[in-house]
Amino acid sequence: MPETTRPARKPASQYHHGDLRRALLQEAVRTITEDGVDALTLREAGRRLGVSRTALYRHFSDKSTLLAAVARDGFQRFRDDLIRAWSEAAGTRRGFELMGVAYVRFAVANPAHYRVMFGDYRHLCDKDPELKADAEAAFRVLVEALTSMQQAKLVRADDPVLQAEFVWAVVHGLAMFAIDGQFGPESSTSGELAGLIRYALQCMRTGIGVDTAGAAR
Amino acid sequence: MPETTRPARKPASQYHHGDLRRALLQEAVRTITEDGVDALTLREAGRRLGVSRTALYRHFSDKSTLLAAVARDGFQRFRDDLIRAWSEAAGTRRGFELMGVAYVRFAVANPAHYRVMFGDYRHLCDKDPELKADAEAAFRVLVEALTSMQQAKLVRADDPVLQAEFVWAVVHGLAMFAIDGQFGPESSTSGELAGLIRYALQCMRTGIGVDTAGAAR
DNA sequence: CTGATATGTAAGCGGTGTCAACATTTGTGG
DNA sequence: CCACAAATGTTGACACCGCTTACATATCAG
Repeated sequence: MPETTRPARKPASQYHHGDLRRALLQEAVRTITEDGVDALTLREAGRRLGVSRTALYRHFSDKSTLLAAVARDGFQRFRDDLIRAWSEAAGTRRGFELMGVAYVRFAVANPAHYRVMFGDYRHLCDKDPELKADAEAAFRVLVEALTSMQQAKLVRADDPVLQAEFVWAVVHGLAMFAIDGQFGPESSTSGELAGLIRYALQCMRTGIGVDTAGAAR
Repeated sequence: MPETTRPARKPASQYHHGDLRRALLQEAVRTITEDGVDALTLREAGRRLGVSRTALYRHFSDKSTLLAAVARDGFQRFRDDLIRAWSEAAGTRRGFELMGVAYVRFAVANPAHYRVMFGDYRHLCDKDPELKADAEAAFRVLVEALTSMQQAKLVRADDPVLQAEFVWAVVHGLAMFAIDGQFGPESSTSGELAGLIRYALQCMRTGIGVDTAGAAR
């Protein structure tokens, strides 16, 4: 049954790999996830795929172009995760908070991948213009969630993009804390992290000022 | 007259550089600031300082150790900037907002340096344990400012560390936006950035929820 | 069937981080 | 004052890397 009408059976003359581009991207993601971005080497990647060290230049013009593809892959998965969490309870405050948690969870589960995505975004965008589109698609999930929250009168009716940028800043900062437990005595324990997330989500809603009435909660 | 009694005139037998460690760190900061972290090369650094390519191993055990030193340098300047801004109007909301602006301004003025500081913090900490102390010292400026704001009843009396982590997340996220104008139509124009900062500072104070009364200002 | 094109290979260039062995200078105890 | 150890700088070499150029092979269209 592997023999369809298509003449392309892989194992035979493996001069042509079949779908090297996909395999290469996948291998890069794997390496980065397991050993960090510094461990990613074009030669080694080719080696692991049993292909010559320059084969990859037929699919990616450059090492950073490959990294840009990795970033695109990341933004796509990222977007999926956000959508999944939001649609668990779309339009509600709970759905919104689930999305925030999903955001941080993605960063914690794929720290190196997350760093590639946000590490030198600008430079990578030059290498693959479609990266910008993927990144904005992920961001748009947040904007649309906020728009729907505004309609439900759950958040202020400000410019949704501006509002989304603020929210993004908060969860991105949380993600950074989570990734490398920066500052704070011991914010690495997942319990403390959950507490920080809860507190931050509350602050996001009610602010930290005292003159805004309502002691929150 | 270049011949003093002291046998150590620099231009002469420049076998010993005098203060190579400092010069090396300075050169590294310069290169990173001007051409980014990828442009930093041990060999080239030595070349520019007129010293041989392995001399630096007498002062830094490793390239990442040098980078850790760069990060420490960054956190020290960073802390100075924050303190300067805060003390412009210490204890007031204006001082607090000045500090927020100073935070973003630092990141914009030294994007590559900022990225080294927060890029792979955890890994760099392993290379130089004192880095952690420098980073926490910078963070403490924020904590103390918030404590003083709490005493002045300008912000809620929550756990200052938790509160500081939230605030840090916001400004760090803004800094990221500023550095690589991520998402958003055209948030690169400094006018838009200033608007975003203003909006985010307001949100930080009053939140984005509608049930917190006071439509804020 | 036959070219044209896509894909993979081989060899090599210049560059890099790091180590080991050697050279020079500086500082210190006798 | 001097020998000698420690600190500092140099030279050479190794393995590895990204990338280019020239060449080989497979796939596909006419």
